[in-house]
Amino acid sequence: MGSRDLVSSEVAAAGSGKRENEPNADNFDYDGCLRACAAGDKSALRALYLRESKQLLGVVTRIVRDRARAEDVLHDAFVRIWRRASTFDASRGGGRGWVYTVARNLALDFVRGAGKHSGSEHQAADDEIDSLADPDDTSRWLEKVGSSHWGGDSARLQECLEQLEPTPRACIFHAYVNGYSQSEIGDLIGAPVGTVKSWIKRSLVALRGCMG
DNA sequence: GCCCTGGGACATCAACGTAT
DNA sequence: ATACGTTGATGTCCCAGGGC
Repeated sequence: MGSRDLVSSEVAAAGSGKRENEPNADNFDYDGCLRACAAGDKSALRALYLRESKQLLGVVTRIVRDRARAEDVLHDAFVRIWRRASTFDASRGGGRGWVYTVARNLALDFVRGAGKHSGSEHQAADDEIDSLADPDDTSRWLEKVGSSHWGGDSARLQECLEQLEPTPRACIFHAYVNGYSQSEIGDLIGAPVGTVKSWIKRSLVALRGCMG
C-alpha cells in the first residue's frame, strides 16, 4: 500500500507538471524506462507518464466510456506498471506494448465489474517466491531465500522442502528454479496439468506454513 | 462421515496478430 | 500508429473418488 501512495504522488506530480521535461518523442526507450522503474527510479515512471498518459487515457476512456473513471483506471494502471515493471520481459515483446496491455486489461476488468480486486496483485509470499526464480540451481535459490523475508534461514527452507513428497517438490523446483511451465512439468513427470497445479499450490501452502 | 488428493472448469493476465 | 481480438500460461475454486 505504501508503494501505491508513493506512485500516486509521483503520477500526480507528473500529471500536474509542465511538459518541458517531456521525453524525446522519437527515440523514447520504453524497455529502459521499465527497467529503471523496476530498479526504483521514480523519474523513469514520470517520464513514462509524460510520454504516454494522453494516448493511454484515450484508449482507456474508449473502453470505460467515462472520462473521470478512465483517469482513475489510468492511475491504477501506472501503479501496476510501477509495481510490476520487474516482471517485464523484453524478449517477449516491446515495452510500449506491455504498458498498453496493462492499461487495457485494467480497463477491461473495470468494464467487467471486476475492478474491485487487482487480480494477481496478491500475497507477498507468492511474489517472494516468484522473485526467487533462478535458472541455475537450487543452491543459489536457497542462497537467495536465505537473505529474504522467509526468516532469512535457508537451512530451514531446505528442511521444509525435504518434508515435501518428492514429486511435488520436483514440481516446485522445476517451476521456480528451472523455469519450466506447468504443462512442461506435466509432460516431464507424466501427470495432468491440473495435478501439477494442485501439487504446486499445496506445496507452497505447506512451505509457508513450515516457514512460519 | 471426514479428510486428502487428483483433476478439470473457469477467470485473469500478458503477449501477439490483425484490422483500421 | 492505434485499437481490438485471439491465444497461451497461470492461478483459484470446486468436485469426485478413495482411504481412514
